[in-house]
Amino acid sequence: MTNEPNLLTSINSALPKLSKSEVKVAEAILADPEEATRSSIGTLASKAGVSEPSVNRFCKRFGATGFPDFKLKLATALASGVRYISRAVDFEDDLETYPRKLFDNTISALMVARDHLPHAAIARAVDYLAQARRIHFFGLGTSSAVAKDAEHKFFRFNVPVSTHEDPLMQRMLAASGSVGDVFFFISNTGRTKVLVEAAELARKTEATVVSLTAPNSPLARQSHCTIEVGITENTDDYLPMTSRIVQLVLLDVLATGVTLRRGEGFLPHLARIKESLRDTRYSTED
Amino acid sequence: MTNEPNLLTSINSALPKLSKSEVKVAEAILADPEEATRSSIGTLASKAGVSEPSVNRFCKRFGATGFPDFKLKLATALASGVRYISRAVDFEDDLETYPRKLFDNTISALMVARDHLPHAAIARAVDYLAQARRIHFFGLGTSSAVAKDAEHKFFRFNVPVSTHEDPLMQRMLAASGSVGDVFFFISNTGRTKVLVEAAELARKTEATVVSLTAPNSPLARQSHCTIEVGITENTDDYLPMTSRIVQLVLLDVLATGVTLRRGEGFLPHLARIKESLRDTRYSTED
DNA sequence: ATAATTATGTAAACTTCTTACATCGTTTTG
DNA sequence: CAAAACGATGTAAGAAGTTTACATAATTAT
Repeated sequence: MTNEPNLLTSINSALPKLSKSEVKVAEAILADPEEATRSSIGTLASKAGVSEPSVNRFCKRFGATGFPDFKLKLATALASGVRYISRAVDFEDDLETYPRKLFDNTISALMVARDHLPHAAIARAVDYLAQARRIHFFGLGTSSAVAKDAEHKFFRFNVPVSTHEDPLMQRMLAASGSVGDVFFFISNTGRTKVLVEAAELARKTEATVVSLTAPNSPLARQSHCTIEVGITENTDDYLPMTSRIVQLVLLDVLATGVTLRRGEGFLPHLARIKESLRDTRYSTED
Repeated sequence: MTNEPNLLTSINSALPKLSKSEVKVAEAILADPEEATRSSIGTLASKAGVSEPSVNRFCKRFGATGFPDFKLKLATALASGVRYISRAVDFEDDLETYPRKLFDNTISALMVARDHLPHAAIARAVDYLAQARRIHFFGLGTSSAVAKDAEHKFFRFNVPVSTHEDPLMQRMLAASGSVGDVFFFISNTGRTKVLVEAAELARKTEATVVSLTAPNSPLARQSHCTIEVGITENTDDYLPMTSRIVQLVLLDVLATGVTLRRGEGFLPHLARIKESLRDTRYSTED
């Protein structure tokens, strides 16, 4: 079920499971995938410092019938978009390079997420959200920006929505939850104590606890329903986080799910909201 | 030579100029290009009813070094044809479909942005930000969530950062700008009056005005430097916006640019910030 | 420590591709 | 109108690249 979006990412993520010489082959390919598509098996073998059959076995391991077929798949993967696979930004990178790497990293994180969508959890979360009488989005740090974004999406549904980054507010609101309240927790790690504690408090009430967080985390364990976002994070301290982007798109998915649930009759309402902003803007013809 | 967008179209349009057996080869390829990429030269030759060297000559005629190279180019052309498609969600979509569409739309928006990066503007913005004595991120509506995210990124650089969504605060701060202040405006449309007015006020001071917004918008015209984000927005009222995701990634790019500017000596500082969060979390071994 | 298993390399067989050259058909020209 | 010249196409041999079978080395388990 590991249906990776793209050969490169699947090579990259298989890296730990490979044998010594297979790792060498993988690295030789990842170092310059374009060149790999142009090389013969012999050239690539010597570049990787292994024998030709090792390269061949490597190819078969990744679902190709042989080396030529592998090159074809590789070329296809390259053509369809993402060059660098979670290639960390380096201090040598110039202006042409690092922005591209950041975009590519984000794109590939989204592709991975897209191919591992937790449909069941999404369906349940949409159920809860569509029926909620009130929704609270709680997040801390970077996730508080995600929570704020969510607030901007969900208030459109005519449901009272609040966002709080103050842990005390979070606790008090959580403790006073009741039927129809949905507490929606957003956390990268799912291990932030104050947030998990708030979830525990909410859990003791009649309210519903939904979370967007890492699988098997303490936060996930406190939730009625968890949308899991694997932590693909680059650990580099100076690299921005791609997982929050995935979270945002998942929230788009939930918001869209609620919209679809409401049916077409709901569109005029959304149109009115949009319309309400018109006078705040300069007209387009200037 | 006419530089056709794609190998297939260029084969197709060269058809009249080709010799008898080359036409046969062309037709065999066009009949099923995917299969052609998987065939050997012998298979293709017999399918076309010509000899192997004829196929080989055909390939060379189209700029390949030989048959394998031609197959590679063909595969690339096929793969790159199907990218950048964006499909609107509709009310018939089921749980399997609409999440995928949302992800795909976001991914293709990022790909488009990646292929049109405004390098010069990025370089200038990084200059300004790296030298700032103070940074203010201003956004309204959905963009206020983007601004908040930016705040979370940039405070790490040891520069005072503020975010405000209150237009009055924005005006007052803007009016009191001075040398070293960077006012960073975020807006999808670039036409929100109160925001543009704040930019005008800032512009009258010694401060620097940077914006992340639509090209040629009133906001862009008030800025010393604009990072342009084309509005690829789907106009559907119920479709979430992909452009804010592009904005977020562009802010990652700027933050990374500043980090790179600071040099490796800055990493320990970032590590300390990360470290500071450790005690707020449950440890990983549970 | 030894056997079993797995990983890797060697060499030969095999497939695929390319090149050189021969043949055929067409066009050009005396 | 024939003969030469040219271009197109195919044949066959050779070169390059790929795969397979097997042997050896390394690793793991007993």
